[in-house]
Amino acid sequence: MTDVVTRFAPSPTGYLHIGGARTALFNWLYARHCGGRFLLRIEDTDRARSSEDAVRAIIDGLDWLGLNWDGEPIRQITRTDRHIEAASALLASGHAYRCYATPEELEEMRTKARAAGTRRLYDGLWRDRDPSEAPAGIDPVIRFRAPLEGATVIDDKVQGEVTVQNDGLDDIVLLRADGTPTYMLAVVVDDHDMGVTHVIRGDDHLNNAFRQVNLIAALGWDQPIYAHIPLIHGADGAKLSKRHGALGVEAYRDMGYLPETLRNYLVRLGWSHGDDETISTQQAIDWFDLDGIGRSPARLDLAKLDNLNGHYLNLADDSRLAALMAPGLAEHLGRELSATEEKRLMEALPDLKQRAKTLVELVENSIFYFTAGAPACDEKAAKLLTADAISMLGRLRDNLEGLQAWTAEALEKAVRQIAESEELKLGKVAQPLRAALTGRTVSPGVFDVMRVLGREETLRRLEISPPQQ
RNA sequence: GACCCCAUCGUCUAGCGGUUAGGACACGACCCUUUCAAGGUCGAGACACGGGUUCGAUUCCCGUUGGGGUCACCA
Repeated sequence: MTDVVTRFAPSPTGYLHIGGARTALFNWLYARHCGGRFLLRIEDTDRARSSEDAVRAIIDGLDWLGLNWDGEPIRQITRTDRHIEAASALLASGHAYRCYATPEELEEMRTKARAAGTRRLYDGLWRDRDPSEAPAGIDPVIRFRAPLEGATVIDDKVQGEVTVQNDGLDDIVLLRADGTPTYMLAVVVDDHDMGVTHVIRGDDHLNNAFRQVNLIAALGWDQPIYAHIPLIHGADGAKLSKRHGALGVEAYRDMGYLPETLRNYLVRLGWSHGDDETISTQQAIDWFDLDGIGRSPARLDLAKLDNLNGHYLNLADDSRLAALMAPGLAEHLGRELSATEEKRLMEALPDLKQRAKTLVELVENSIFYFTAGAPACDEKAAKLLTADAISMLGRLRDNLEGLQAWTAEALEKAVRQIAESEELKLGKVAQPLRAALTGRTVSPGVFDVMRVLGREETLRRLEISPPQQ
């Protein structure tokens, strides 16, 4: 398929949340899959609710996720004249009319309609009235003259054929009383002018699509292909809220997730390619299609996100991880890493990264490499350092001091010798050793820890004075 | 309330009339093992319910129930 144009059209009223990120991802993947274009449009026609901070947050979020758009982002607000022009054309062709109804009148219509069970909320008060009846001093809105009879059908790529009776479609407002365009008009005009061929968006817009389709027909334009994707739900199945993780993508970044993790996780949420689970971005581009999108809403599962992140952390390049860890390390240590420490980190990373689920965890697990001398023991580790253990470690230290080659193999041999001569199981030596070296009961293999720490630092950490009392 | 959408293990899902209903995460056990991970083996775990259609329904149709979305001069 050629000439595919998709778009992501967020309204800048907040950060780029996880649901929006997935919508953007699907649009991006489809465009890239088809060799088409992926456009970004900022829907800022509601000037009171829009903010530049939000625009920034959305763009940063997309950047971080690696979802690059083609061309410059379009600001909807800059296209107002064009929207008004379209509304005027509709007015001229008789597809739209001026409505002078007051808010009170509209409210009355609605309550009446709801009580009567009528589907149409606007009763057509000004639909066919003569303009001469227009009250003075009231600025009218421009309403679309929606079809009263028949049905509107959308052949949605995800939802299938969806039909709605036209008597349930209201005469939507195109231009507000102050002359500014509404979202309903703006999307239709902008999607057309931008040459959008595929509208992939949340299914909360499905109901809007029927109104838009009629508007498009009145304008004499071609309909885009629609794909309304189910919304993401929270772990309890309810609508996604902040509590559930409807956080900005930057929150996921701060929690230590990698962008490739999010891409993989999000594409698998509601889309599948057989039994494939770990899907690289390139594979996602190769495989993505609208047919693979499921029709039922999916719930967010952080445990699976953790698992995937562990996978991508393990795959990640060490120097990249080191750079990503730098701010966190600096925060923990209150200083930057020295050149030797950086080297040490690079040596430790292969051992470290296979046991972490997030970057945050990775940082926490690596701190002990950079403390001055032996790190403070946590409770469990302290228990291992009994008087017996400490004197044993002293003897081990003496042996280590004379060691020729400081390699993991040689170190293991030395430790095993001590265990043997003291008639201890290896664990009885290794665990106190780990406690002394790392301050914890959990760490990478002790021999690797010693290797990375180096002779000097290792011996320094083994100079333990027996506990007082 | 009206309209629209949805329904397979706890979760994400495969399935597109005939399968021992498959995989992944999480969970349990075991193996490996100096700890923790990783890895390996095994295990438990699902077609919401009721009618049809059909020789045969997880699969097609209808209804029920449950969940979700939308009903603005917001987007």
